Amino acid sequence: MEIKPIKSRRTKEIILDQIKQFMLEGQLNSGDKLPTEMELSNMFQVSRTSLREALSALSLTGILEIRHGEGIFIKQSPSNAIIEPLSFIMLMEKNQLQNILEVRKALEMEAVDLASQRRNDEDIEAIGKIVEKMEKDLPEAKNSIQHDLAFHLAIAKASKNPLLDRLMNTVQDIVGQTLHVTRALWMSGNSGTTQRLFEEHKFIYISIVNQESQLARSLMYSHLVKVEQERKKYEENQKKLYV
Amino acid sequence: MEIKPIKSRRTKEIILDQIKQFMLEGQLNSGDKLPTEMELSNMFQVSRTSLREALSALSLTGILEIRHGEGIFIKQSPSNAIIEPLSFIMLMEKNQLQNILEVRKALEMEAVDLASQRRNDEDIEAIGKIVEKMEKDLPEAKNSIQHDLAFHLAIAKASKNPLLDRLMNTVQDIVGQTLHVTRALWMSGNSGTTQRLFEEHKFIYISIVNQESQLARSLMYSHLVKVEQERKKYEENQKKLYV
DNA sequence: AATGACATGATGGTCAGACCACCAAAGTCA
DNA sequence: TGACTTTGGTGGTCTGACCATCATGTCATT
Repeated sequence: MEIKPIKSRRTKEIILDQIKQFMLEGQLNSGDKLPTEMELSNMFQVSRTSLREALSALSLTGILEIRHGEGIFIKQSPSNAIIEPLSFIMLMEKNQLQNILEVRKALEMEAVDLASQRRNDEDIEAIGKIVEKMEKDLPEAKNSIQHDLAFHLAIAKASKNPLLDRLMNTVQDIVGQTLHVTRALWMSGNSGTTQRLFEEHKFIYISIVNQESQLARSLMYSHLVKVEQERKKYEENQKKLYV
Repeated sequence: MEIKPIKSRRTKEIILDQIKQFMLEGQLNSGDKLPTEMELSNMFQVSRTSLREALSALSLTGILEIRHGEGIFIKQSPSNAIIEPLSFIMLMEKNQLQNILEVRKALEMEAVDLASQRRNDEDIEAIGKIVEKMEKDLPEAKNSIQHDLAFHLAIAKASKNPLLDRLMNTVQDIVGQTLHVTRALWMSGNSGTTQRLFEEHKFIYISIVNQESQLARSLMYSHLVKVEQERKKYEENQKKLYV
């Protein structure tokens, strides 16, 4: 006599799998519209409530985008998919900033390496413009954060690796959320540092243009290590001030 | 007259934020039990339906664990939270193998660097044992895949960066799923390659023991590049055979 | 007293139906 | 023609009911 595995899995999970399957088999592409909630609940033979819980989860994780009054769509760029969970991890586990920065370093180095090899004229122009803006805004030390962010994301894009690009975007978002105020104060209040940062960026840019990937890699390495040290120094000062 | 920002945000998002806040302010730790759905819906002044959608999403992403008949708990290790979304991204976008391998390279290099700096006796012993097994099984070229996997994951663990560890596990899982058969055939059918791979692993191990992080980094780099080239060569041969 | 079967209460899981809110597109009017 | 209104489709929220599962207490049997 065969012992059947007692049915256990939650309806929700089954729905999730079905939707996944549906997305995979149906050859659905990014941006495509899914059937309405009513239709889906009929297809899967579950109530709209249960279905919505599954959709809700997929929406939170960034797989789907649900637009009120319009419909359900497959998100074009599911890059944000891991942001929410990741940021939650951050909240739950303190002192993770260091860990995230290390991951960022790993990704940045690979990205700048690839970018040096694969950059096209468009990339060079984009990164070059950012560097120009950095130089222009240098005296007033304004927009430095935006420029810095744009610089690194442009490199990520030039790597021509969408997955790497997305991961970097995610990590940058999280780091940005965490460090927003801190970095603003630190960078704007320290023109010497800003000057040095600009030069480092410029050298990285040049090495990308010259396709010197190994040089770019090591420049990025020392850049990030320095940034990291500055941050630590700043934080220690803050602690002395407020604790 | 002041123009009030018309209430817009979805109830679900508000609930998410409130729960976050609740978790932060309440100093809730992993494994703690949350109030019941009824209580929560009263606290947030929303219906149980809406609340459940939020909880449901948090459950899928791995932040919470909901146990039927028991209650709602904060998951011990929310690091798994990013696996599900990540694997979804992989599924959605085909031909990502090259991209995944590049990301893996990025993570591996940082991991081996950190591992060299932070490894303790326990790590050394663990990695050493794996290398021994590799050497022992070398003649028959058996278990090479398992050993290889174990080697890299042990390094990830020795990096003492849980996030990095988690990401590498995820990436390895995905790569493993994709390459499983291919790699088995390729590695077992080529003892010369297996021999060389073992030596590379051994050198990496030694540099970790000696805490030569920069050396470890570059050894890992050339190791992965070679593996990558072998893979490409193998795949091209396969194509010739079957296409 | 120890053990196992059972009843109970708490809690999450599912459902149906109603109504609200939002959006886009068709229709309407100046 | 162009701006406004209406309308249909769709997701968002709510209520109340009932089902499923688990932990615990209760009690008969041994």
